[in-house]
Amino acid sequence: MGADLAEKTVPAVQLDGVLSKGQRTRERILDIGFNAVIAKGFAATSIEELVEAAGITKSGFFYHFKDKTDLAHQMLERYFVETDALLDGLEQRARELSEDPLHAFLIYLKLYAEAMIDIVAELPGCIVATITFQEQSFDRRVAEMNHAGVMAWRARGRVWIEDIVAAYPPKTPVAVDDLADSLLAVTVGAITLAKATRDPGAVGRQAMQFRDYVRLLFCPG
Amino acid sequence: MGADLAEKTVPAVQLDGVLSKGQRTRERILDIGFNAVIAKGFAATSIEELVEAAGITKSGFFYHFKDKTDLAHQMLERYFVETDALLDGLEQRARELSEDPLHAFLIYLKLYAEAMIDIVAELPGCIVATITFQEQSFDRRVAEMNHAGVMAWRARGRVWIEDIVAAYPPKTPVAVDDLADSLLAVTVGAITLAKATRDPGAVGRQAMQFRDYVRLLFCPG
DNA sequence: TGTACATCAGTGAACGCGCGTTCACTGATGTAC
DNA sequence: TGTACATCAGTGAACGCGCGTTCACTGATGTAC
Repeated sequence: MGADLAEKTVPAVQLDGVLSKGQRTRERILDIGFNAVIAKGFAATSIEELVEAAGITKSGFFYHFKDKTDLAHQMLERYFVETDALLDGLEQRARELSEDPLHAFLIYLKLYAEAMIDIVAELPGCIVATITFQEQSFDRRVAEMNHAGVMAWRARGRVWIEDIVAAYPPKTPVAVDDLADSLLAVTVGAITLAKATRDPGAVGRQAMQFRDYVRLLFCPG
Repeated sequence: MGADLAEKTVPAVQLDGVLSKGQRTRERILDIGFNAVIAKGFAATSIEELVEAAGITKSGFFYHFKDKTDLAHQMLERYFVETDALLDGLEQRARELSEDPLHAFLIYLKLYAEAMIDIVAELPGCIVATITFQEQSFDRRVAEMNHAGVMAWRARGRVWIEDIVAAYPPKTPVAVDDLADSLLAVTVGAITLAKATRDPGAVGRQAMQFRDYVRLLFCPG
């Protein structure tokens, strides 16, 4: 209610990049939905609870989303775009700090671990895991989006590791694909572990341990 | 229907260790439920579909289970007991094959990877992950069971790795707890990855890669 | 500047379906005497 | 061996609640002339 009064003072002029009223509501529903789905799963999250939290009515929801599946589409879409941008940023920063592929990758893993600590602290879950383990609840398109998103992450690691392998002979024969997949696997697994053991710190530590592995594998001496 | 006729030929005498009719039905429901929950999640699995697949009526379900949550309890209970027995068997076999803790652990990891390949082939999922990411849908007891089960797995690895660390100085300083957790994290993560990328083989390969890490970390030379 | 119309961002009420759960009842099997 | 009762393993019908979805309507804001 206090929020309603505050809303009235928002200027009528619409600046570039500023979201319209409808877009803000839509984003709010996506935020609330994201948190709820991560906490309870998709089937257990009702439209009713989302609109109540968002302060609109159920019909308002259907103005923004065709149906419940459409919510899943838009949530996944936004998530992959945002996460990809985040990882792009980390990769760029890491490559700035070292032009050597191995050292840049080790810096990236450190930055990645730190970013994960922050993310897990405020959002203890993983929609990729949530969606993956509830695939059957969705239509084909959701499964495709999830598949495509994971494949893109995998591709990111692969080229990088190929560069490293070319420059530093690994101490043990290593499959580039599997090593690239490992970061993803460790992350998802660590988030699950962190929830199940109620130890959020596990995510950062597991990521750093993967970094140790990479160091052991490639660092001479 | 053919199955019904076959059932009639089952002898009336009840041997020791043989399940009664009711127990067999209960086990059948648990089997079907397990597969369904792994495929779609708990909330998306209806009692209706389970009893249809089991060939009984809905009221028959409630003869065996107090309510839907009771199904989750019994499923988890059975799963942890079975998995613990499986891992006990692998550990015992590994320790038979070498009395050195490191070599026995490496053998165990190989056996573990092979077992995972079989398990994933016929049951592509992981209830621990499924339950963990839908905790809010259940009552406190389910969360406690899941927590306790994961803690028991963690404990299994920890003592073993402590023995290894005592005998073989690790090349990199290593946290025993985190290393013990890694196998769990890698497994869960790899199962998620395998589903998302539609590559069931990933689970075995990730487990073997973890084994490489342990070898690199502890093996001299 | 005023008026007419269009679009935006919703509301409110209703609907029907499926889901979990209950309850009275029942045929088959087991046990006591 | 027969009879009486108890337990096992369910059936069948009903219920009510919540959920996703629809639809006619509406006030506020934007645009054209």
